[in-house]
Amino acid sequence: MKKETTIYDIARELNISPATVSRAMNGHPAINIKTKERVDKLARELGYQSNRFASNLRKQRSHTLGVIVPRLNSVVMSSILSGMERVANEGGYNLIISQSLELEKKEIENARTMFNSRVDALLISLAFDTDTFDHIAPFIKKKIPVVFFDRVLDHPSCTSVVIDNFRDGYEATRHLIGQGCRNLLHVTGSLKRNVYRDRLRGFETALREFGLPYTDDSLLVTGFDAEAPNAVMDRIAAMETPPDGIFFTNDACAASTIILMKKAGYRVPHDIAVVGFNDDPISKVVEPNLTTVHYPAMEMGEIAVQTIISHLEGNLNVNQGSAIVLRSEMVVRESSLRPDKTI
Amino acid sequence: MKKETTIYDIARELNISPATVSRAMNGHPAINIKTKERVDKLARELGYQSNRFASNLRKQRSHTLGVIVPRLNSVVMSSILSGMERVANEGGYNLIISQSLELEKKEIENARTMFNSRVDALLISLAFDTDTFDHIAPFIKKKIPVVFFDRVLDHPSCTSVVIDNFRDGYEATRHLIGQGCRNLLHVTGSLKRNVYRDRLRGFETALREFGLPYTDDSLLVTGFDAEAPNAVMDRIAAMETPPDGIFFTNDACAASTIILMKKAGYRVPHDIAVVGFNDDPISKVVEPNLTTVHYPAMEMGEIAVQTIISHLEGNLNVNQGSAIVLRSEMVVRESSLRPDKTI
DNA sequence: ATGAAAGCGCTAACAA
DNA sequence: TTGTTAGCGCTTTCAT
Repeated sequence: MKKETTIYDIARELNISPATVSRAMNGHPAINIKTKERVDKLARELGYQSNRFASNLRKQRSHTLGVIVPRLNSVVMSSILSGMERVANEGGYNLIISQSLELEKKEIENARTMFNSRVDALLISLAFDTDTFDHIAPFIKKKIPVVFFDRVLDHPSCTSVVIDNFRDGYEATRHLIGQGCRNLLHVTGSLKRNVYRDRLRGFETALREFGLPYTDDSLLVTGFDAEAPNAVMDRIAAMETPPDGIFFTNDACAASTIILMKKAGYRVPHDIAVVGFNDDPISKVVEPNLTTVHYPAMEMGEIAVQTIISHLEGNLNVNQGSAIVLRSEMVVRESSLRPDKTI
Repeated sequence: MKKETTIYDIARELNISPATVSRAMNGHPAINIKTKERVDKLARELGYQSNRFASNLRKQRSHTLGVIVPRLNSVVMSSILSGMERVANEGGYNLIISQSLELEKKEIENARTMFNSRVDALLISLAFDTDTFDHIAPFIKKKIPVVFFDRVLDHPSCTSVVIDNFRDGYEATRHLIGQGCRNLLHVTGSLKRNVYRDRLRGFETALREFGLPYTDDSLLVTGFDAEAPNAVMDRIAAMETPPDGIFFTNDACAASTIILMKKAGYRVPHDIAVVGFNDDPISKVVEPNLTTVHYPAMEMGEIAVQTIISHLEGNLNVNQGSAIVLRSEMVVRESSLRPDKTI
């Protein structure tokens, strides 16, 4: 492998100092335009390639953002990542992405790697079973900005980007109640996570408000894996009277379950009305089309990275500890509409 | 921000040389086990964190793999990435991921960034409209291994990981013909890309083999965007006689189009049989369930990274220029089954 | 088994 | 506007 071209080579060739070359390359204001042109030209000719390690080492910055997500391959997460990548790329930042696979253990490992990779900032959405904050603490201590998104943790020195999960849970439930449902089931994920906990709170609040019972039968916590729809069917079968409405916090699971319910002879929405969450493309394909809550995923990724970059560049510093709440909205489709049963 | 702990701090404290500390940290064979223990212990106490930039600068390696994909948020791509991340992470490599958004221009930019970031290897799946190889050439020239996956380019010094697109296209078409279809439509993506070109070749080959006509009406090239299903409907309407079978190379598009076809009064599969591609979860939700080709996405990501890592570590060097062909398989569901029409 | 010393390529403070 | 100089923190000969 032949030697790389460095700024020294360029400097020598041009009879100027490496410092000048460096300045020329980086658009330093106090540089002769003539000099800059000569440098740029020669650099191009020599196929010069800036060495980031040297630059990072010197500047103590990596221009890299670390992202930890539960899984890469979910509709919401991959859209969030897509938004993040776009904005990061535009801002001249690289993205190092890793997934926890919903395991706290892996999340901790990943956080350590990010820390050692000296990311300029950390963006993280928590795994199902994460309990501790210890893996985040080192970042805080070292003043590396941390932004939580989607599955967040309330911490005074971290910004978070979320939707109003409580409100959405409440609205979804009220919508079902408005359609005449009186025996509701809520199918959701780990209650350790705000997204599920808050939606459940919304669910409960709506039930209470309308004087409907909230019993052991009303809640089913799942991992949203391939088995989840079967678990829902089992629950339905086990209930004293089958539910007349189900609020899922995941469209894919809702859609698969609708298929099973129909096979089992339940009419949707007539016997069982269904509301999902996320506005996954699948919601427009399942029959009946799924009522759901639109999740502004791409936007969430964009905002999260924008925030962190502004912070890093010292502009518009969103106060530490504040939350950015994105607009989410119910999309009513056929799976929940029971005009005949509405009071 | 207080100063970082370096190997010098540890060396001073222990009255040994930085070189020894470095060796201890990196499991150098010729190091006293006692010394190593003392170093490790102090390092832990001091919260020592190795500086990758310095190490990379010195070693001229980044332990980072660059990945360029058309889009992050597609079912197939996000699964491929998920597989890649898992294996990379296990192997101690970071992943820098960027998306071309199907634009050659952005792909070129991204490649340059990867190059400057000094990734140890490049993994890439090409954008719809990429024509040139120029952005890849620098990697080859500098002997940075390049692996193409999914949307590949035939190049003597790059490995590629693919499925047998020709065969799958052929099988899918033959399946439709076997179901009595005689007037087929093929809906696909940019023919600049092997995946679509090869599937089309399979389509044509099957038609020819059974003496069926391949006309201008037989092919519709789309961008698989939100408008694609409408374009398909327009084409159906414009055809002299509507097709009795459609082979889509994308499940999401196939599913959405099925919805529209049903609305327009076509019975699927009776009037129009449909085959998709990818085995997207949506294929099990649309009614009738979609016949498709299972795409081993996660596996593809895993293999691609495994290959590159083995190469980097000098083991099992898959010959340059060779192709790894993964097993893909048709999954027959209801959208294509017309027992009454089978000959 | 350990140490001394040089240098990876870049940037920034200071000087001119 | 440019140059001088001194590291950033690590690894790796070459000695010992």
